[in-house]
Amino acid sequence: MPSIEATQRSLSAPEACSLLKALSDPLRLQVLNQLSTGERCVCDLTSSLSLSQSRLSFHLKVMKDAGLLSDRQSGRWVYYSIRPQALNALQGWIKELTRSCETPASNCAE
Amino acid sequence: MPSIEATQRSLSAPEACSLLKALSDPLRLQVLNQLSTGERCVCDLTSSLSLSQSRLSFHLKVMKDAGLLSDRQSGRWVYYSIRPQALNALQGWIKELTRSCETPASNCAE
DNA sequence: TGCATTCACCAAATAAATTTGATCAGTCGC
DNA sequence: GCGACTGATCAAATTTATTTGGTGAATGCA
Repeated sequence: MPSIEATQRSLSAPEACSLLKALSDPLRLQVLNQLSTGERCVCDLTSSLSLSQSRLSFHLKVMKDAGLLSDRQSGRWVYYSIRPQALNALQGWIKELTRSCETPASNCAE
Repeated sequence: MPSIEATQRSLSAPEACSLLKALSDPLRLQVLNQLSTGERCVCDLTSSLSLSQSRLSFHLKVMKDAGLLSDRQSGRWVYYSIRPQALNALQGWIKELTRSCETPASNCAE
């Protein structure tokens, strides 16, 4: 389970892969959407997305393990939030790939 | 199978999802890496990555269906290449998500 | 035409991811 | 302490993705 450092320049392939996998699910995208406006506690997400607790917990874990989310406990509640660093790192990774496609000698298409 | 338009402003969730899924596999990332320096024919990839033909064909199809790759037949060979539009669209999608995390009222973390 | 090459596709087998329904530990109010 | 609540985790069931081996269409060379 690779986790993304605070200020990372470039993602390794396995890191990028697990980050991409963490993002590549409709349900997880919904969770992310909920979190995009700020942190939420699990029970909040459970009810707003109408999910079983264990199902949500599973997906949160996938995203957390990939470094996409962080969590914080406060009393009985656990609050999850997006780690912007992960998004930035992934964006950088994609940008890099795009750039290598654009090298004059061998552009990738069109 | 959503396919990404040439000049798309923003990805729908299902489009983003299938694009992310197409990217979220180590083998497909290797293929992408090969293609990042320009188009390649299938037999070329097969030998350089030491894959069975049908296995490679399967993964190429996943990526093509997601709009990540395009192909072109020339004689007996089929050449695959990366569609930069897809990468750009995905990058834009991530950027958008990052931005919504950064709205002053409710920043996502740290 | 005959034959080798390239590659898509299909069905069956296998592997991996997800869902479900418990159970358990921690926190809090009473 | 007791009981309700929050959330993690586990095993089993289910679903989905991937791999394999085979077949067939298209191309082009002799």
